[in-house]
Parts: sequence; C-alpha cells; structure tokens
Amino acid sequence: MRVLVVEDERNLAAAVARGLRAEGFAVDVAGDGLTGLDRALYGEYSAIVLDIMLPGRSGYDVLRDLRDRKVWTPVLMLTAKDGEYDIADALDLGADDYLTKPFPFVVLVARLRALVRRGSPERPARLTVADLVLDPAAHRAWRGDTEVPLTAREFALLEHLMRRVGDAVSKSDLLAEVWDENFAGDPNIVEVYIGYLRRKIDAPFGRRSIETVRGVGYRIDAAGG
Amino acid sequence: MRVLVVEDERNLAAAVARGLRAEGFAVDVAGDGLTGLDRALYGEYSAIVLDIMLPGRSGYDVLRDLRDRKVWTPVLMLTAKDGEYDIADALDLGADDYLTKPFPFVVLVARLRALVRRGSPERPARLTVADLVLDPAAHRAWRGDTEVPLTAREFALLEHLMRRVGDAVSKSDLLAEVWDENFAGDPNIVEVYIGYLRRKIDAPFGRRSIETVRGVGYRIDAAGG
DNA sequence: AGCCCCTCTCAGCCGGCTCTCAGGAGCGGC
DNA sequence: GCCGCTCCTGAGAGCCGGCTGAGAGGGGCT
Repeated sequence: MRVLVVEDERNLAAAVARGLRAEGFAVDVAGDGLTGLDRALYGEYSAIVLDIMLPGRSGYDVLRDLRDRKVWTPVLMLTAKDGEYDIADALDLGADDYLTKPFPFVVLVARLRALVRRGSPERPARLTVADLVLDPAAHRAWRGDTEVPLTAREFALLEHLMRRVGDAVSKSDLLAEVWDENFAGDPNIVEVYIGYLRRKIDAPFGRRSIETVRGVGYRIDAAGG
Repeated sequence: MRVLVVEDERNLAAAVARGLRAEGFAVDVAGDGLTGLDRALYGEYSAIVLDIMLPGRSGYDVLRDLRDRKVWTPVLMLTAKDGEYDIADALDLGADDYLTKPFPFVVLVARLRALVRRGSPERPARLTVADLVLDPAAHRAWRGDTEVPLTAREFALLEHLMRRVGDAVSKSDLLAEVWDENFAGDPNIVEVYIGYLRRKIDAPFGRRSIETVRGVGYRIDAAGG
C-alpha cells in the first residue's frame, strides 16, 4: 500500500508520514507541487494526499494535470479552514475526498483506507494464493482456516509478494516499495522480515511458500508451496 | 528487463549501466548513434535511454529512424541543460519521457520503471525454444515438464543464448553481456558455464541444444537439439 | 513510569555459487 | 600421423549472499 503525501509544511508532512508508516503504508513525501506531480505521474500509488496550498504549483493545478493525463489514482485533498480555496472546485476536478486542517490522524487513516478500497474496485478485495489469504482492507491474514497475526511491516511485505505471484521480486524492489524509495539502512532487513514471515506462515504449517531466488530476490509460487 | 543505453560520455554511460544492473536490469551500452540505432533495431529492449548529443548521428535522428521503422520501444531522452536542442521536438518525434542532466539516479530508475510498465502492459512472454522454456520474470526454467534449477549466472547465460536463437553468439559477446563489459578474468569461464548448462538442461534428457561453433562461439538451434 | 511489541542493526555462520587452474580430449591442418 | 589450437571438465579455493539469534531503540498502551 503505497501513498504519496504532497505537503509543504514540513512538520505536518513528517508527522503524517510517520503515522502512516506505522499503519503499514509505504510513504513518499513531496514538498511542493512540481515534485508532487512528478512523483504522482511516475510512481505507482494506491492513493495521494494532496495539500491545496502549495508553493510553486497549487494542489488544484497538480490535480488537474494528473486527471488531464489520465492518471486516476485516488486523491484526498487537504484544505485549511480559511476557505480561500473552494473544496467544491477540487471535487469537480476529480478529487475523491477531502479533509479540513486540523484533522484527527485516525480520520485520515480511515479515509485513506476507504479510498484505497474504493479506488480499485476491479481488484479483488482479497488476495489469495493457494490457501494463503490476505485481506488488505481489514489487514488480516489467514493460512487455511487459521488466522495469522502479522505486524504492519510483515503484512506489507507479504502483500507485495502476493500481488506479484510467480514473479521473482528483487530485494531492491521490495526495499523501495515496502520500505521507502530512499531507504538508507541495511538491506539485510528484507532477509530478516522474510525470516519472520516464514516463521509465521510457513514453519508452523510445514509449508514453504516463500522461495529464495538466490542473487535475485524472493518469489511466492502460484502453487503455494 | 532489458535496457539499451545510448550515451557517448563513457563515464556517465558506465555509471548508469552499473547502477541499472544493480537494480536488476540487463543493460547494453552503445557509444554512438549508429551502433545505438543498430542495437535498438535488432535487439529486444524494454526501454531505451537515449542521449540527444551524440557523435555521428544525433539522438534525434536515431529516434526518428526508429519510429519510421515502426519500432515503438519506449524511449527516455537525455538532454544537457543548455537547451541547444529542444525537448519538445523530441517528444513530437515520439520520445516517451526526458531527463535533464545532471539527474539523480533514483529518478532515472523510477522513470524507466514507469516507462516499462506503461509500454508493455502485458507480461513479457516466456522464451521458448523447442521444449526449453524460460520465464525471465519468475526466473525459472523448464525442459519439457520438469523444472530445472539454475543459478543466477547459468540463467543469465541461457537467457542470452535463447534471445538469439539460431545465432552463433561469440564468447566475447557473452562475456560482455552476461558477465561484465570490462570482464578481466579468464574467458574460459564461458566454457565452464556452458558445461554446467549442458549438464543441467541437456545431458539428463539426452539432448544437445547448445552447439559449439568452433572458433566462433555457441548457438542454440531453433530445432532445439 | 513501566511494559510490551515492533522495527531495525549487527555479527557470525553456513552453503553453495563463482571462478581459477591444469590436464585431457577433440578437431583441423599439414 | 603428428602438431597446435580450441574446447571440455574435474578439483578446489575463496567469497558472497542469505539466514538467524541477540539485542538496542522507540512508540504506544496501561
């Protein structure tokens, strides 16, 4: 679940990013309209949080550009209370939801989840590979009939692998999309989390669904191991 | 994921090639417009990174030639800042995206990924020669119905030969593209790995798909041996 | 404040992949 | 038949990639 936050107030942006990450989203931040537009065009996001008041190019303009270019990623607009900008215009332009600052963080999360769920109706609500089932909206996972509790990070990693069933997904890909585009830490973290996942969804069930493709990355097989 | 980089500044070309390889792309480099055009015409690329300022034949010309000949591989143009060349012209000619030098490497990667995603929505087909099957995305190989486990190097070598079915591929070509452009070690390594491959995909099945072309290199025949 | 859990770092271990080397086999030329 | 060159192959060393346990840091909840 990848989210782009376009917000120039650094403190707010950082707080939102931190919070969303804790909720299991992968978050990119853009500090102005231009970079925001750029990222939105070339990244693959489940949703975009877009401030209206932005230096350079307003949230309006960014949104219009996006829709003009046939990018239909769900957009949640952020507005200040003063009402200089009209939220109705934004909705006309193709925004999917909005929030007035200041807002409780949990509301943001709830709306985002709703957006993501709505925004891709053609996508099945649940991911299934063999007897592995993932419900991204509910954030729950099952192996057969037994539910398996996963942490946010574990869940994001498993979701990512399951969305690309059959493909060998490179470690750098995983780092970029489950962690952060500019993740600077030890790439070993991926191995660590693969290990956690295996101990939760494989070992107790005598399975082996996550295969290591040495020198390349990891793969979940359609057969399900 | 195969990418062609057409760039005359050797340092930049090498740096880009190295970086992209680390990101999991297979990279070919051409140092001038003519060889660039040649490769683009006869190679099978997911995307092309094309500098505009090139000796011999400019990136413009290369792009025009390509499009004239109905080659629609996504092209990302590189321009220097001075603006002697107009990027609008390039886009008119059928470029898909552009970057102004100098650029952050991550941006290049992101744009390339976006290009590849847009440009080839259907999953890249499997490579098939007789009953030999290779799935580059999944990184798996089969002889008939039985899967054959290959190491990263073996896989790259076989993929390379299969992409040039029927051609005799020279040892130096293989060294440059499967190993490294500036590979310094013993060229005998190719023979060694051909041996490994034969023992995995041929010997157990009583086949002989990799033929030695003495004094030239190796060839996989369309008939499949 | 105290506790717990999640996340991430670090270091050590292990297996096997990659590569080197050298001797032998095969092929072609004379 | 002999010689030279190319290719093949077995053995083995080194190294790298991946796995794991231990533990620190931090945030949230009680």
